[in-house]
Amino acid sequence: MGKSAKYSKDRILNAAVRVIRRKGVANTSLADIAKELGMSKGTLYYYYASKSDLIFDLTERHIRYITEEILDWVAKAKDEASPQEILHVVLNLLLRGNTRGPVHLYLLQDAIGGNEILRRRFLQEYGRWRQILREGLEQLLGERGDVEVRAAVLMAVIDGLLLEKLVGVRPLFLREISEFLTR
Amino acid sequence: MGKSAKYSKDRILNAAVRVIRRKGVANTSLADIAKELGMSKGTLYYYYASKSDLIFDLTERHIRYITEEILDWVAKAKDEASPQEILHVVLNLLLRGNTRGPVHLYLLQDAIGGNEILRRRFLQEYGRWRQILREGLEQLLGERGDVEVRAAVLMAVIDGLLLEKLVGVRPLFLREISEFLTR
Amino acid sequence: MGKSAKYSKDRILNAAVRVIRRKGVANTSLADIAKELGMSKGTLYYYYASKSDLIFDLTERHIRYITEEILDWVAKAKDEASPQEILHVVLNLLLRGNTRGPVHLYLLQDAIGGNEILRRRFLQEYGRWRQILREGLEQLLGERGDVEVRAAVLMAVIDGLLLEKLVGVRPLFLREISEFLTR
Amino acid sequence: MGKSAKYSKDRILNAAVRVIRRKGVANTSLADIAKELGMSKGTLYYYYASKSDLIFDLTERHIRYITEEILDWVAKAKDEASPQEILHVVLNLLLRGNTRGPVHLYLLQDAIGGNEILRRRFLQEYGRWRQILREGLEQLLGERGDVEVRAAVLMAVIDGLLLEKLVGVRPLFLREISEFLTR
DNA sequence: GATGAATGAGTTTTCATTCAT
DNA sequence: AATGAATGAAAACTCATTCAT
Repeated sequence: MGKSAKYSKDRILNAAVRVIRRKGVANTSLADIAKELGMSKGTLYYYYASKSDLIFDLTERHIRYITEEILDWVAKAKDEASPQEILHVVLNLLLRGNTRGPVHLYLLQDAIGGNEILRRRFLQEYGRWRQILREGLEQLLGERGDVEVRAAVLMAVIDGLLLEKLVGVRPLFLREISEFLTR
Repeated sequence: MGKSAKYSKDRILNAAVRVIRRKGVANTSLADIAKELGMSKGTLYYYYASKSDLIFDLTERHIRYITEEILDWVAKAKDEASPQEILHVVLNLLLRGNTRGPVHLYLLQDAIGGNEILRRRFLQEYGRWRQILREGLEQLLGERGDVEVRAAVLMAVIDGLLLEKLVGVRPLFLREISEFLTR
Repeated sequence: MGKSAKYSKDRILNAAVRVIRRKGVANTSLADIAKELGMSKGTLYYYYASKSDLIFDLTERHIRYITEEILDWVAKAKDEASPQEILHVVLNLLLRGNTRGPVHLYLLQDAIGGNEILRRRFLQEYGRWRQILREGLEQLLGERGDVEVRAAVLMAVIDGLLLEKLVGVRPLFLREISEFLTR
Repeated sequence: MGKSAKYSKDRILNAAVRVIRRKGVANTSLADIAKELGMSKGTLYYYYASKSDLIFDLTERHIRYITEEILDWVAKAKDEASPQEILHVVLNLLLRGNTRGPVHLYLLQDAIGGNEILRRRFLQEYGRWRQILREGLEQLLGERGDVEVRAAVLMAVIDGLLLEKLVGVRPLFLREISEFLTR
């Protein structure tokens, strides 16, 4: 049957994620990714016409994951435990996990540092995320006037903690932070 | 007497900041900085033995500024208006101002993406900043049990909003966020 | 029975001509031709062992066409109208028509720019063409001492106008040029 | 004092001409030129930001030469010998000389095969050349009605002979062609 | 016959760094 | 102090060609 293109592209993106997690987008060359795959650079170009294309595809996949994760959380928000508990689980997931977080930031870096297409894509998505978070918080905390503000704070806190985590700052007080944000 | 080395280095760092603000650290070459200065690359190397050295020096200066800014704020926290008002002024300063914020993030990016020396430097500094913020909040809000958590949240929020601002997300609710964090 | 190899090769050459007319030989890749055909590169290689082979075959076919065209003209030269009129028709055909001319030049370019086999082929053919043109002019103008020179001039003018046309120079005075060459 | 940039650029262009004469523009890589110079590729880029830039500069210089050559001829046309003789000298110069002719054609090839900027440049210049040739012929042959046509024919003949010469066709009858065109 | 996948050698380009003057 | 010139290593990218199925 032969490996489908989709399968190969997935393999490539997975390898890319592995390398990028180590070195960041800017310092990752296609040669790096090819080596990680045990594949020639030429083959990479068979699947992706350019590095930007690869990064863009990676971003799309990443955004899809993140959105799903948030939606999952919102779904859970309906029927589970206490608000604090739920938020704590989420933060834990985002910040302790090894895969998503770093990649999220590295892609963001690329977007900020000149990749205009990526930037627009993230900008659009950030709008959606804020909206979803707002709805989640509403279910969690009931309709309060400050739900919108809390959503903005929550989003900023997540991004900030992610950033600080990559710097190496130990994200202390995850539980307490959850409590603070939901009280 | 000639211009002192310190003066020249300052000129270089200022030019570097200007370029980096536009393009980010990763996309800024020494040639860019030299051109911004109207100086030759050779001369740059007379003052800085390598690009890393330059970036490191820039970071040191930047860290000094940031620390001063936070200390200033803490100083003000003693005798001025309401806590919310004070925090609002700070956030405004950090997020609306054009200079510090972006550079802060770009340096952070570099630190995260492989520049180990820088990363350690930031890690160390983030510890100090958190401590200072904690003290500032204490003066502002009185001794409460959750001051340490609030400091962590405040720091994360600042970093997060900075990041989102660079993506282009409009930092809504700055006033409301200040209120939320100080109530 | 399946499509005969000859048919397939013809389809390929036609597609090649279409692409080459747009981009020139040097800038035409096998991938371009394959895409124009809606065929895979692999299949191209089933019919042609190499790009040179394809180009060579294309050249042979092209030379055959050109020779036929010239012979046609010579045949007409016997029984038709005035010499000027006849020449004018020919020039018009060669220069206004879209297909042959550009391809002729592009193949010539390739021959000149390193494709030794092609160069020799063209060299040989140019000799024949000059001979045929000489005979045609003889029939048209009667036996004069300068028929050989006129043939050389005619050939050069055609090549020159073709070249200039591709540059975009509008081939003014086609009628007047015909008159000048036949008077 | 150091070698001036102008001197180095001239050295580079001369080397480029040497290589291009052998292989044509399309088949000449910057590595080829660098090797011909005994210089690193990096240095080439110190003087020319891209291959196109180099080729463009080469074209400008080439156009300047050609224009001067034509002007020279026109100047001579005033006071010298017979028209045939003068034209013969010119054709000889253009076609026997080793440098200009081939380069002219190769640059033209590049212009035709996709380099739009070059094409426009040549288009503009061909207009000027035709005009100058027209004036030269006027001085040579007196004011006749067909001077404009002769200029067009002369230009096409030169381009055509050049092309055919590169193919290897021996440019026979240069003297006779001169006579034919001036009678 | 036909194809998708893979490759490797070569091309253009970038850039931190060195160095003679 | 200052500079222009030079370099080499590595990056992104292209493309003719091969081959298993």
